[in-house]
Amino acid sequence: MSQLKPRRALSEAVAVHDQVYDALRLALITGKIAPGGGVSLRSLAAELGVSPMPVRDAVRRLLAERALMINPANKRLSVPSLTSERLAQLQKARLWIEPELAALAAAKASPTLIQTLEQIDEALGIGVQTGDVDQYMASNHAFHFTLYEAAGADVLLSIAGGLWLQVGPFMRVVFGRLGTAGLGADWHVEALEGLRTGNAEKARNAIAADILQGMDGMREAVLSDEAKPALPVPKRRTKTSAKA
Amino acid sequence: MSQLKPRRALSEAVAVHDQVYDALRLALITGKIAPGGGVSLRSLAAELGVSPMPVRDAVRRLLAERALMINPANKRLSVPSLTSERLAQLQKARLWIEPELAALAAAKASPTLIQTLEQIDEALGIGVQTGDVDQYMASNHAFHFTLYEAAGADVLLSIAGGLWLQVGPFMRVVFGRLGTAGLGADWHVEALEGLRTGNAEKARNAIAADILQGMDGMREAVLSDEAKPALPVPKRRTKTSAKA
DNA sequence: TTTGTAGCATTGTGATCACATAATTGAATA
DNA sequence: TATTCAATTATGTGATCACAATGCTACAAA
Repeated sequence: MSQLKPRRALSEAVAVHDQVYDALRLALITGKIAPGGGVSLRSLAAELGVSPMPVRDAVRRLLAERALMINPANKRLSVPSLTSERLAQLQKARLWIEPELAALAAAKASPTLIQTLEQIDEALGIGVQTGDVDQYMASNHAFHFTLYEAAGADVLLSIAGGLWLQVGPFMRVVFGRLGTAGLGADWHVEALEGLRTGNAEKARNAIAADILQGMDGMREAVLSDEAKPALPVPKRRTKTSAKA
Repeated sequence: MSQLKPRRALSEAVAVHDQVYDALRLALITGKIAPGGGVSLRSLAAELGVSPMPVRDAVRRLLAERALMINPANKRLSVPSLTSERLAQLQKARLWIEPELAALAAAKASPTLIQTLEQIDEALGIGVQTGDVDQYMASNHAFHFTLYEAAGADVLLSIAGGLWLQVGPFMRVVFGRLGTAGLGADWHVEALEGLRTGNAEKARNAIAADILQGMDGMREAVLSDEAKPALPVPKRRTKTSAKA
């Protein structure tokens, strides 16, 4: 009845640096860590309540994924800024790889997958109606990546994951201005229709339209940001900034 | 006349973990570290004559780039195996992003760039004629990436870099079988022609053909490898393996 | 008030150690 | 000869310290 030891959990133990990675990833895409701002290993470690070591591991990974960058002169860490140039490149990459993944997934979509996606999209709709940005973003991510995972193409999937990580901060800019209002047409239902009928091209086009729609919103937000660049500059901390 | 101090060199100091990264990257694409085989932080550190710490940093980066993988049960490091499935995904990704970069570069190609590429391609030809695989691979890499860098699209460029890192081990398989013989048509001159005439589409198609040609060779090599899978299994080291 | 400078805090990097766990070895047993 | 089991080795992870370099603060001189 009673297991001698929780032996099973040992192999399933989640490494701290992975938890830190997830936390930083979330902080980046939700804008908790501001684009253009600086971070440091020790400050992050203190904030997360861990030692600098696992933070260092997580940061290395984010560096490789271009979710963080390093000043070559300073050697100090910072969050990449949001420029329309970067956004254009990300859009171009997303517009190729994600519709491709959607088409691959549509070709092998199971009823279970479709049902799961329907549930996710329903939760997404609730998030939109209630104005819950976090729920919307989480559901949106879940919808896209449970779909993409079904493609069974891990090499492509990891590229898509890297792109979303870089796009994340842009998303926050949009919702900071618009909330969940004005999201436009719901291309997810169109994609689902493609899955149900085994129409890979329909799924591909729906996802492409979905991406394009989202990126358009981001572009507007970024452009209006670039117009008036000199409003932040608030940080002039007094010396004691840590506690509380 | 005499500079007071070599002050300039201080900021230019290359971090050890970057050197380790380059060394491992080279070892991976030249096949010095065999695909499917295992590695470890301490053994790599000993072999490179550094402490395990910078190796750890470099490995984190390679892990994120999928040039290395980690056994989730074991938590041990290994080099991803060469499967035709993986190769197909890499081909698909390369066939989109690299012609795109070539087209972008062609649109803004300078005479200096073209001249540099011509020199690189000349060195490449010498490598082919003399059967110098290393020179060929180095020149080939240089040709593609000096071209891609000219596109001025760093987000896309880093994706291409990651793809090459994953494709590298496949390349070695090809040359292990064929040498530099039977490389087929030289699409580089076709691409150069596109640059000279400002014909972006010509450059795009030439690079696409170049990639396709190379990947075809790899596919054949991998398929013949997968046919007879049970020949390695040599490692059964005696206990003293370190001391040269 | 402005400028220069010395002192201090913070940063990334690298080294070394401790720990839990997995693989390997080697001997004892059937 | 084949098998089982205990002991040793090897491995990834995390913590802590040292160090060189940079940024910041505050004080002093004009």
